[in-house]
Amino acid sequence: MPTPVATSTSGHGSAEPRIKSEVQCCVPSRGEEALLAVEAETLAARFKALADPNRLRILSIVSTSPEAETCVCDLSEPLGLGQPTVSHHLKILVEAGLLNREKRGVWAYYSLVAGALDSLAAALTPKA
Amino acid sequence: MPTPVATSTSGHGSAEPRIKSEVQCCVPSRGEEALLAVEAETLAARFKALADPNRLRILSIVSTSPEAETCVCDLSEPLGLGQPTVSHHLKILVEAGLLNREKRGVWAYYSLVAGALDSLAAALTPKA
DNA sequence: ACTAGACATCGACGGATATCGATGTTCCGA
DNA sequence: TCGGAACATCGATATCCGTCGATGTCTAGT
Repeated sequence: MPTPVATSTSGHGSAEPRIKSEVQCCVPSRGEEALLAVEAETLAARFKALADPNRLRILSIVSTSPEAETCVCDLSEPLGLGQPTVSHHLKILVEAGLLNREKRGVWAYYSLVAGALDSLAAALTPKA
Repeated sequence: MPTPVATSTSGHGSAEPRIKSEVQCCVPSRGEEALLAVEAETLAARFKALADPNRLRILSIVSTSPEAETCVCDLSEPLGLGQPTVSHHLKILVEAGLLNREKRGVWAYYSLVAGALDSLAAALTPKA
């Protein structure tokens, strides 16, 4: 049940703004039909994980890697970032529910969470 | 031509990590096939516009309003934000190419840019 | 046991950002 | 012509975020 940015229902009147002060200028927009504050908070948290170029490149590299999984050492060099920074970004992506983390021996392998990006994309297309 | 997070092509060998130091541990991932740094930068800039709960609610309110357009005064109250803050968020959304701004008289009407959110959603679903 | 390597965590620092109050600008009505 | 309303912009501030070096933890060989 993906939550679109725009919920569908709407019912109104008064398209043109009023002038007087005791009446709202345009459409009052009771606000209950639209995105709740809590929903917006969680959605924004997930988009925040995507709001960094290096994290987008991490997702890209992980998804294009042959086994669809990547370890930290593969990311540090192409991104031009230090290992602690890469680990930091990976942690954010895991906590956002976008990446899986699997420790095998000394290496940590990261892979895309199936359907996670699609769920976010669905939240952007209310007409879905 | 939406740019998916993950570009499709890939060709590799050596799925298992090597041990020696002069060889990369896992998959070298030349990095040219994946998301370029510049592409990632512009994509991240647009996601950054979505990475705020109040901006998501603005998009929701605008899209659910009867004429699919809203003026600032309609947003200030339901969001619980001051007018300068709302104007600030609207400016960010306009600069991200997500909202149109049309000044009619004293009021400024904002509406969704057609296809903008869909283009962003498409960037998240490489299989499209 | 000891060493070495891969990764996570910590502390710090500089830059970005969300928010506000105050002020400027533009348009409309009286 | 003047006052007011809607909105943008400015300046300030508190917080958040990305990055790094240093350090801790765990595993695999030797």
